[in-house]
Amino acid sequence: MNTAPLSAPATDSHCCVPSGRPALDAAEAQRRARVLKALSDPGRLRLLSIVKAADGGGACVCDLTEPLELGQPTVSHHLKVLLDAGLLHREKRGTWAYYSLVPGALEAASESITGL
Amino acid sequence: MNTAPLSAPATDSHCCVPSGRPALDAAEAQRRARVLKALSDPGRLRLLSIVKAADGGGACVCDLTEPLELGQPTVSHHLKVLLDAGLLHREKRGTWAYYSLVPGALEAASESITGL
DNA sequence: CCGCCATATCGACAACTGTCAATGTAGCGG
DNA sequence: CCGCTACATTGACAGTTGTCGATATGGCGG
Repeated sequence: MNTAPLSAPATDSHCCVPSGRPALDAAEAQRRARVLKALSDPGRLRLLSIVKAADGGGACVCDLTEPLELGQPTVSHHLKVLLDAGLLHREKRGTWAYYSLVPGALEAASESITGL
Repeated sequence: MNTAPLSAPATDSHCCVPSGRPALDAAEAQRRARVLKALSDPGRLRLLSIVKAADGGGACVCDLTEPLELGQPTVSHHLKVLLDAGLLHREKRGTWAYYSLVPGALEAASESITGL
């Protein structure tokens, strides 16, 4: 598979710049994309927004299910996605699970865009 | 639609905070998610990176196909996604198509995360 | 005018994602 | 001990997404 039918190095005189460095490493791109993918859902953005607003003690799932108009399993799923992306922290207290923002995580994600 | 299912003020005594405002509007969340979804692919991140580096005249597709190890139709597709998201600008010059960053677009996307 | 080159578009297909209903698990109250 | 409440997990299913090969379009050179 290849894509580069042109292995010829010299004869290459196609269009514009001769191209330079790899710019953004493939592995680094994948790492950043994974976090951004977690942020690319309306429901999850709203979850983060609510959790951020409720910071100080965290928010439990029952506070998150209603305003989103989504079923409880769905909210639980989204929270897991955000958890796996390193954006949220979970703390189980008794019967309830409290979610809170991981400090600096949103800023890091934001910089992964501006720092392209 | 509704967003405010809680007209009942008193009977509610479930767990933690009584919840407050809608935090992030559903429509606004969807708008932000659409842009972030365009940014949530490794290939597209690398495309933006290369285009950003080559700024000054823009980059043409032939310069973008090789370093990404993706087929030409695939690259064209990704460019269209970024175009539709308002992140890239296209200018056809002769046979070639030159892509460049829309000024401020990346910063706006970044602030849609920090400004939750 | 004919054919090549750079891009875009189309059609297909596998993989992934969001959603829900049903079920499982673990504290708490009677 | 029994059932309830809060949450997680599973399984299924429709819709979306990334990728490619094939084909269309459009400018340039002979």
